[in-house]
Amino acid sequence: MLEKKKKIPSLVKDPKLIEKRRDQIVEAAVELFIHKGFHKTTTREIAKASGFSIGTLYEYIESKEDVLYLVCDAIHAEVENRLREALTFNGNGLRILKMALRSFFRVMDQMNDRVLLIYQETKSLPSGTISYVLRREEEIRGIFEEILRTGIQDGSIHIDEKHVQLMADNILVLGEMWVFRRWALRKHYTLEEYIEKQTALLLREITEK
Amino acid sequence: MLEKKKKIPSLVKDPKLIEKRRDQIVEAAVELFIHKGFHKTTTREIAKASGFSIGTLYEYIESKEDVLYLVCDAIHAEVENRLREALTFNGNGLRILKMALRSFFRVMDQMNDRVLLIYQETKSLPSGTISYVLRREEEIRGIFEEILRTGIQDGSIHIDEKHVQLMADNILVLGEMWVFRRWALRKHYTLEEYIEKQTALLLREITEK
Amino acid sequence: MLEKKKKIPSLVKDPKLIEKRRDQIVEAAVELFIHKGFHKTTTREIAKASGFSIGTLYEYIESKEDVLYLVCDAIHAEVENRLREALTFNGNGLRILKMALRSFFRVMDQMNDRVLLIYQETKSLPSGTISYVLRREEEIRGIFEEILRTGIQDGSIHIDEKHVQLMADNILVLGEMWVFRRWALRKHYTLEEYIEKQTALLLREITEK
Amino acid sequence: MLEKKKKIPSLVKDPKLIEKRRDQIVEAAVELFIHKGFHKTTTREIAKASGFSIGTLYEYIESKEDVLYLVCDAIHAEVENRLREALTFNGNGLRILKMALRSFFRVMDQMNDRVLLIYQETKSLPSGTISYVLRREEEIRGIFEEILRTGIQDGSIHIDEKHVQLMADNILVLGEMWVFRRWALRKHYTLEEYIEKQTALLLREITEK
DNA sequence: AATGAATGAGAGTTCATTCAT
DNA sequence: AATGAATGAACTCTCATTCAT
Repeated sequence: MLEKKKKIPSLVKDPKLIEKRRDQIVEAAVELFIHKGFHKTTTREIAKASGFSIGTLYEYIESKEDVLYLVCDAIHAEVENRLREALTFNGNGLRILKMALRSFFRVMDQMNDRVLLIYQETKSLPSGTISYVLRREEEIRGIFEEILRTGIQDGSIHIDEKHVQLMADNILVLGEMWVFRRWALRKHYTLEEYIEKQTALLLREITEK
Repeated sequence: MLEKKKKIPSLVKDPKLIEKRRDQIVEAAVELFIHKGFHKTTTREIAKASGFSIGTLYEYIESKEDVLYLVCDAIHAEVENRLREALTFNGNGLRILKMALRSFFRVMDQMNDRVLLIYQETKSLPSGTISYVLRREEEIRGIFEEILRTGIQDGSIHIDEKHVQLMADNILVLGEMWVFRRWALRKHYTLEEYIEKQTALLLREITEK
Repeated sequence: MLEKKKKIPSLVKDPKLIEKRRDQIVEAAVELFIHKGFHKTTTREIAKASGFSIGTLYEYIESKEDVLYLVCDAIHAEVENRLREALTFNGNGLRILKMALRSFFRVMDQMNDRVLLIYQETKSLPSGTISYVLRREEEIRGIFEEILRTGIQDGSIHIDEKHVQLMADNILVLGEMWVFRRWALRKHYTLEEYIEKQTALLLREITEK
Repeated sequence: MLEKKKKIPSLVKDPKLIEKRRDQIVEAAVELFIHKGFHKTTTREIAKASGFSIGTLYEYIESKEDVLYLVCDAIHAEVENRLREALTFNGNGLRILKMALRSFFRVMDQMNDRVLLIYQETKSLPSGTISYVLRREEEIRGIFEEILRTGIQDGSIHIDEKHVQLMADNILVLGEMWVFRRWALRKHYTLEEYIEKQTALLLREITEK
């Protein structure tokens, strides 16, 4: 089994400091990448927005691409964290799923720009790190698969085991849809209406007799 | 009402030649952009792959970004054309919709890389052309809205008029899902299985009593 | 003794046509060079403004620099022609000189931009043609030298022969001064005031007891 | 009141270093511009002649045109400095004027190529800096105006106040004449002869009864 | 650990000139 | 004699990365 994270070498020894500085880098780079894109953002800009010099930036990363990896990893982590925070495991699987869906769509809404960023710049990730980023996403899908299986076991959800993954994928995609197509969707729906409608669509699939 | 296309100025006068050369450019650039991404592809590579010199390339475009616009426009046009070709208007709305869904998913499958390209490089489009590209997509959604309305009128589809757009959006997104998440989906489904499953999901929504 | 003009080879045989086309070229190029400068004007622009294609342009010249030579030569010729046209050889040398000065300053005023052009782009002339252009200027100085000598002989002008050339040079320079420094001079003098003042200055030198 | 100089932004922070490097740039560029002209000199040549890389060059300027501005500004400054150094304020206005004229003509002679350069490349100056360069020239004219007024007040120079500016302009032009027409003038005069002759011409104007 | 001046390969773009038609 | 599409050398400028301090 592969590592969860790719280790990026640093010239600095103190791990605490590395983490602190990399947090600064990510925070600065996210904003820059969102507004200008990865390629149009310069390392100088990243350093400046991070609050230190270009030389210092390169004490904590090896290349500009490393910054993109740190950024993508951090965004995925945040999505996952926010989602997990919102989960309650009170009630049966169906009930949990409803809450999880609501939470997930809301997180997608709040993190719109960040999620979009990941999809647009994936190709620029340092070779070898793409798999790390994809694994993050499977992690999130795993959350929903788990919930679905909980529901199957407690009898609140009716779905064939072999369709669990597609179901979970559908959930992720409907969440991403709100991210990708918001310019079109927001003309006709508020977030809450969207949540309600898509939840109904998904539940019809899994609660039928 | 806005124009359908943006006119890109050319130093060459013969419109036939312009079209021919731009076709060459698009064909070459699509492959390059898919494999290397827009930013990592150089204008020299585009020229060489197109079969002429860098000077000639710039007789037909004004900037590298213009190539991206031509590429995105051509891909959308191809999606739309392939979809329209596959449409038969025999039978009622529901029947047409089924066939359209099958065709659409197949086109998405065949044009996987190209569709992915559009989503990843949209941000790099020359300012002002993004709206032209988005309009292309609405065109495709319009096809499905039309089919849905046909079905509503002939009684084969039951859906509230105000949800027609969301329905159409869902269709597009499920198509794009096959593009974006194929690496995960193909582990468990063939294209045909995916089509069947997702069609069933969508139809449950619109054919219910 | 050298030729008066440099022969520029042409692919076209008919001398009449060559002259006609080169007149078109010069007329177009003068305006372009004045407004944009020689280097910032493209051969395409020259061809277009001349009323024919870039290919045709190169039937009548061998290089862009040739156009500059044609332009400079034409401007000098025009200065000389206008000056000669205005000359009357009635009266004594002093009288003729006064009229010649007046005419010269007026020509400089009217041809301001063109004269400025020559001075600014001389360095870009094709190597070997600079001498042709300078000779043109000596021609004009020769006119004044001749007038001065006429005056010396008829006794209306008192000046040592060895200062005739400096005197003629001074005249040319005071004319060019109106060209080069008009932005400053025009704040305080009209052309006529300038002519009067500078003529007085020059005459004091040559009419003194 | 406008600033005396245009501030050119630099990526380097240390002002001392900026000044040092820009001095290197100017020194190198002056020679190149004199021999090849501004347009035929490449930025790489400037960098190389300055003793550093093209990247370093662009740490101290924003564009090639900036180099031209720095060059023109430096030349004007040098003219002014050399002239001021040579001025002694012993004696009456007339005496001072004579010395100033001698100094000015000598400076023009020594800086021949440089002064020529300014006149030939003015058109290529970055838009907005021309006024800065012109102001430099007025500064020099101001020196002569001041001397003339000193002479008027102490009674050694007789000239109407309203002709002070034209007089000063004439002085500048006679200086520039030695620059522009030296190829012709040097056939007949040494610098010292020229100074003597032109001084006599000017003084006749202002010392007459 | 932090700085920032220096580097130079490489990018997009221009344009004088050619030559087949 | 006229056309204009094609060429490619050469230009200005950028920016990720290094390294002496």
